[in-house]
Amino acid sequence: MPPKQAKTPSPAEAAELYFSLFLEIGIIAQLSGNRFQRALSHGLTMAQFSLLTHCIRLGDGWTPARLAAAFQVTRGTMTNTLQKLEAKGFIRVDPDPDDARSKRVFLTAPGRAAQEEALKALVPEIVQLPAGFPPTLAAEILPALERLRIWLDTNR
Amino acid sequence: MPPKQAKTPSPAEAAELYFSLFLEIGIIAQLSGNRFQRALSHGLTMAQFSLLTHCIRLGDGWTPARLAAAFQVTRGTMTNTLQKLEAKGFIRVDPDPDDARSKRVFLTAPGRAAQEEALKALVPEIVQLPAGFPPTLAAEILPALERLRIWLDTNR
DNA sequence: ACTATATAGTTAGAAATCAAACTAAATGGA
DNA sequence: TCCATTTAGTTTGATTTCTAACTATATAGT
Repeated sequence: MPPKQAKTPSPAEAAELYFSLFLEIGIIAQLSGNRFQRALSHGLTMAQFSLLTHCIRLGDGWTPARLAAAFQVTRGTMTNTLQKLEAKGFIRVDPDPDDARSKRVFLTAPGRAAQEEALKALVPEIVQLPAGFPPTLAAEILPALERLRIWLDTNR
Repeated sequence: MPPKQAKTPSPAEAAELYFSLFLEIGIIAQLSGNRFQRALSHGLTMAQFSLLTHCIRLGDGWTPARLAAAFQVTRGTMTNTLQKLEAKGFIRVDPDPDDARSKRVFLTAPGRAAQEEALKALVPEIVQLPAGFPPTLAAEILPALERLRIWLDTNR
């Protein structure tokens, strides 16, 4: 790949650029969401699976409000997601001993198992990816996307 | 910026990488969608605005099926979007003279005007961006995102 | 201590989207 | 020509998400 010529675009060019960027990102989100959704087991949605994964990777005991902030959804949406997961028996929601307004979310053993199984079900989807989109490329653009996400998050 | 060390990651690392990538992309899509949605005028949704923009930039006369494919939504969703835009008087949907099953979508003058106004309403959102996320960075990652989108689209 | 404000979570109602079933028209093979 | 298959668009019902209003609890200023 030839080195990028980092010439500063005009404001109009920049606007075009940002629109294209968000359009691509929107479509990728849609396509990847659908794709993974179809592969997931236990009737898990991506939102539900992501929540379980979050709790496994970063530990559980989070409050619904912090989870909502982490995934950038409203608290109402998080209420719904948690109720679905609780109904499936994959999480337990306890009252917070230190704050009567608040709750704490914990994984159950079936919840951990379900996440593992769902993850396995996603492997066939993931292993196809490197053919069309090498992991090195993913690694290259990930920092920029993080930066964009953080900026959008903090300047809301 | 230091040059990237493009060491090939292990399969497990690659999976992590892809998950992070799609999670970031999902959150950015959510955040940017909400942000632009709020700014849009005429009660336009992002889907509706994107469709008008598509027709302005690439010309109109598209069939609903091709539009659905372009935006990666189901034909049912496109039916809904087109009905909303037609109700607002921003598009006209004519029968296709060559294929009685098909239709053709055309912008109206109010539709063009609405898109222009909506675009203007988005400018204040856009001009904030370069402070946190320079356009050169957007330009750098855009080709990779296009590549990913195209791959996801064709290998569905 | 009291009151105003902020925060946690839920709920109700609206909107967008999807999958699947359906109708109508075109296409292609026997 | 005729029938099977494909394609275009719509509709239906379910699901997810949002906004906004609401209750309950905590916090901070006077």
